[in-house]
Formats: sequence, C-alpha cells, structure tokens
Amino acid sequence: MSRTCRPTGSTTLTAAARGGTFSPPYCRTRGQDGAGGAVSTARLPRILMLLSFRRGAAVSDRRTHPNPWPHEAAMAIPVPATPVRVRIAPSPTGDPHVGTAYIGLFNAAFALRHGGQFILRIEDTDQKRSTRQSETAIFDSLHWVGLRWDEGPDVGGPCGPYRQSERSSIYLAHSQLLLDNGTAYRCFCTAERLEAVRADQRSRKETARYDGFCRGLDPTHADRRAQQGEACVVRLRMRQEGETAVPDALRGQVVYDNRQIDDQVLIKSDGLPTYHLANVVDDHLMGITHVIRAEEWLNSTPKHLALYEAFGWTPPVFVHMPLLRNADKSKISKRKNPTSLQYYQRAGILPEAMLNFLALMGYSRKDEAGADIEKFGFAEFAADLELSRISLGGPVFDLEKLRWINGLYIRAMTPAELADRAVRWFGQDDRAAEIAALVQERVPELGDYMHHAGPFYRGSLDYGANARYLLVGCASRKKYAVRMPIAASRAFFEDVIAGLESLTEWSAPAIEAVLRATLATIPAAIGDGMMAVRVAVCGRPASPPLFESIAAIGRATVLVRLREVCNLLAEPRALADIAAGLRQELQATESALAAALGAPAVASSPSAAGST
RNA sequence: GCCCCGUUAGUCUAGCGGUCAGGACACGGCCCUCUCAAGGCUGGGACAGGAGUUCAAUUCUCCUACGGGGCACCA
Repeated sequence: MSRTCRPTGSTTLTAAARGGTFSPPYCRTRGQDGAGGAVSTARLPRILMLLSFRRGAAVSDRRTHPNPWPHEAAMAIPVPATPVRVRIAPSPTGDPHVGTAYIGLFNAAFALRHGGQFILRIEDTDQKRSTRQSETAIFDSLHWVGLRWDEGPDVGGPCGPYRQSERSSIYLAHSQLLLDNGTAYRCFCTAERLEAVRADQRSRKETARYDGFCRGLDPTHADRRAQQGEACVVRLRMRQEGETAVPDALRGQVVYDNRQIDDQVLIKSDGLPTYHLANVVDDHLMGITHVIRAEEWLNSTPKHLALYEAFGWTPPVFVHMPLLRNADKSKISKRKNPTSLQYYQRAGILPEAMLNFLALMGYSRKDEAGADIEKFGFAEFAADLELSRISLGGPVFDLEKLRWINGLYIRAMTPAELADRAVRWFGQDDRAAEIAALVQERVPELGDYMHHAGPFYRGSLDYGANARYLLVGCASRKKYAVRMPIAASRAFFEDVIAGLESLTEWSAPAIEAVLRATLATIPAAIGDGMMAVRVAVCGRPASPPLFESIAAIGRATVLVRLREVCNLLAEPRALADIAAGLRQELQATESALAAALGAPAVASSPSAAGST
C-alpha cells in the first residue's frame, strides 16, 4: 500500500469510475445565476486528476465500504506533472511567529520533496498594521530556522513583485475583470450600516453576512457614483443557492451551503485588495500548485473557489494544516505562549531543534522497528514527507519537549562544537556590545560577567525567592510604602504590557516613558513600582539600569516574561507556595545557624519572609 | 447564535476490522554516581459517550458531548 504521491498517470480509480455520478468538486449545484458567466469546463481534467488519488487506495476497500463521495476519506496529495510551486504568505504585522515557521517548514519540505519551488510572498495589504521592520524580522527569523526560498521580495524571481503592496494595479485590474463580467459589484454601504445589519442578524440568530443591499445596483450607475468620488468597495457576487464543496486534501470534500457565504469585500475603499482577492490572484499568477496553509483558512476557501471560478482559473490543491495550540488547546497566542521566533533564538534554542520540533507537530516518522524517530533534520524530513499522514488534531506547543529536543542536539555535538556554538551564540548576538556596556561597571573580574549578563541571555526566568518583589511595594523598605495586593499588582503589569506592546520604537527613552506613565496611575512609589518591573524582567532586585536593560533584552523576551509574571500572579496558590517556601527556608537557615553556634533555635516570625 | 473541522494517557503521536493498543516527552521507582544532569532498567497512565454495521470495532456509519476555528473595508 503505497503512500507515495504519484503522478497523474497512476493506476488509482478516477472519481468518475468510483462514484458514478460526477459533478465538479465545488458548486455541486450549479446556480442558474446568469451573471457569473465564467468558464468552468476547462478545469474538468484537472479536477478529475485531483480526485483520482486517495490515501492508500485499494479496490477491496471500496467493496467493503461503498462509501460514496463526497464523504470520501482523505486522499493522498495529488502531485501534478507540472512543477510543484508552494508558498507562504506572512503578514508583516508584529513579531515573526512560530506558526509562520511551522507552515513554512511543511511548504519548503514539500517543495524539496517534489523538486519544486518554495516562494515567500509578503501580504502587506493591511496598511495600518504592516511595517518594514516586521518584514525584515520575518526574513531574519525564517533564515534563522534554516528556511530558504527560491523566490521572494529579497531574492527576486520571475513572478515579482513579491510584496502585495507593490502589486496594487494588478489587483485593481483583476477586480475590474470581475466587475465587467458581473461576478463582482460595487458597494457603497457605510461601516455604520454594515454594523447595524450585523447586529440585527445576530439578534435574530442568523449567520452575520452582508445583506446584499448594493447587489442590485445598476453597474453603470454605480461606476458613475464611484467616478464622482463616492467611497465604495468591490464585493464578490456569491452564488446564493446550491453548495460549494471544498476539496481539502486532508479532509476530503468539505461542503458549505452557499447561503452561508458572504459577499466578500475584494477591494477596500482605500483601493487595496483584501487578503481573499490578493491571495487568489497572486497564487494564480505565481503558478502556485498547492496551497498549504493553516486551518483557520478552511472556512474562507469557498470564497476563494468562487473567485477562481469567476476568473475561469484552475484552483490549486488545498491542504489545511492543523493549528498550533496553547496548553489549553486554544489557537496558539502570545498571551499564553512565547510565539516569537526571536524569543526562542535569544533563549538559546538551536534553529535545527526548533525546526525538528515543529516537524513533530502533527507529523511522525518511524524506523524499521516501528519506533518513532524523534530527531531528524530538514533534508530527512523532506525526503519522506507525506502530507496525507498529517494528523488533524491541533497539537499543543509543548515547551518541555522543545527543550528536550534542544538538549538532544546539544548532547550530540562534540565538546569543541558546543563551545564554538555557545561562544558564537554569545558573541555574534547583535546586542553583545550593548549588554557589555550595561554590565561593565558591575564586573570586577571577568568571571562575574556571566552572572550579571545572565538575564540578557535567557528566555523565561525562575523567580524563586525573589517572587515577593513582584507584589508592588511589598518588599519596600520605604517607611510609608504602599503595598499593593496581588490583583492590583497584576493589573499594573497588564498595563505595562499594553504600554510596551503599543510601542512603535523599542528604545530606552520610549520604554521609560511607558513605565513612568503607567507608574503614575498606581498609588505606589515610583521606585517600588520600578522594582517590581525590574524583578519581573531581570529576575532579581539588582540589575543594570532598568530602561536600557529592557531595551537590550528585547521586546519578545520582555513581553514573555511580563506575561508569565501576570500568569503567576493570577495563580494565588503558586504565590502561597512561594511564601510558604520562603518561611521554611528561613526557619531551616536559622535552625542550622543556631545549631552551628550551639544555641537553641529561635522561632522565626512570618513577617521576616518579606511579605507583610 | 450560525457554519465548518477535530477527539488514542497531562503532552506529541502509531494504529487504517481480529494488536498483550506501539513509541516519545513529562511523572514515579531502581541502577550508575561526590552533586546535578545525562544514560540504563522499570512502573503507573489512553481509544470521550451512546446507538448501529459486522462473526469481530480504537478502526466504518449516525447521534450526543467536549475541544477548536470561522462568521471584518485583519490577515
């Protein structure tokens, strides 16, 4: 039972042969809607081909389970005779995300496996949130984990430009095509009206979607209004009856009622395309054969299919990967997990370990004996990658296992290699000089360097006995110190996080401004508040100048630490444990001391533990 | 609320009608050992529930429950 992808000519059954009645995989009920007159018959051979593969196809299977399409089990991923072209399309809004590396890994490996190309495209159609800084950070981080792309904004290629913000005219021209053939229309509805419609629909417990107010507008009249400068968007004219079946390569046919699907905005009033339009146009123009993306896109695929149909194009093969999860199984988020690749890089995770770990999320490899192979590199992974073997349950991103794998790689090095890697990791860090400058005054001997520089080179921190400083003012020696309770301290840290998150420029003065502004809102003394932040960020009550330190530690890491402090403070039990531990520790020390001095042990007072 | 996807131990997974339900992380015990790791041995721990199909269901079908995602002029 072969699991290998085979070219078109393989011997598996065709959908027609199996199913008897055959209709195209999407829009199974063709609408009578005359407006959308786009071609579709040209696609048929391709579609047949897509359907002619199923996972481990065996005729006997079909006999025992004459399970008619479309409830077909997942099929093996079809690989056409044309070269495989895949892509990732990250949006440059914020820190480079582990999810990007995850999807990138599977795309890149799939391309390598089939001798195709892997393309990086930047989806920066959201003017408000996209930044160049974020874009270069994405390049850097993806390079860091070892991903290389054949085409992209930084390396060029025959299908450029690879930045959507540089392709506006292309999208506009294509939207005009749809306007011309009637599969799209102009909409002049205001945001307020749309919101009212949605609220109304929700109150009536219906799916919130556009109500088609501008659907019937006369096109020439609408064009004139647009020309006169009236703000408008372009919407897709979605078929209003029948069903659309999405052929997902891992799930089989996923069927949607067309009435559930919105008349999606294609061109925003700023003239830029939405993701949906840009993505379909680019994938087609760039010759993408397989769209391997996250599951969160599954529900919008019917819209994409409708677009391919409106243009008369052949859609690619769709593969929706499971979503990486937090420990509570929700979609991975920075609130509950470090999600920034920069965090892992600075925490000393090896890129090859990160990639290896990511490959284990939803995928597994076995040796001849049937035992799992846990440690493997990109090339090995790609060599026998079979997308149809991906398991669909959302894998929890487990830091413990990541650390274990990282240790595997570290132990596999020769001591000389490890020394070399470690020294390079410290030395080539672009912050090395910055950190040295901060630590310099506190280093009487070189040997002290590591102690003081430690917090700059770690990921999350272990607060231990210093945890008490996290309660603002509680460890203060000031005479009239305001001691803030747990909840208030946590709220304070939440505010600090919000302030730091909103910073466009990550610099000491900017950080100082945020901290001072936040401190102004709490009753505690400035110094006491700063101390709490210092311990949260540096792990100790003694550190180099705070603002500079925060700047040097870096946004991703600082925010992870602050969020962990919030989580810690949200768990009173953990705090009580810390307090109890402190008291015990103190008592033990005193007893030991007393014993050593030959005097009876003195009962210690709880207040000596530092919390009042 | 509506739609879609998913469900094997705390976690990552194997399994594609008949298995003592396999491996890994984590956890416990023992060994090694000056400590801590690492390593070796070992232990506990899972098919969400209910119907149905079948001689036989973890595996196929349906229902329920639970988890997740989507429902934007964000991607």
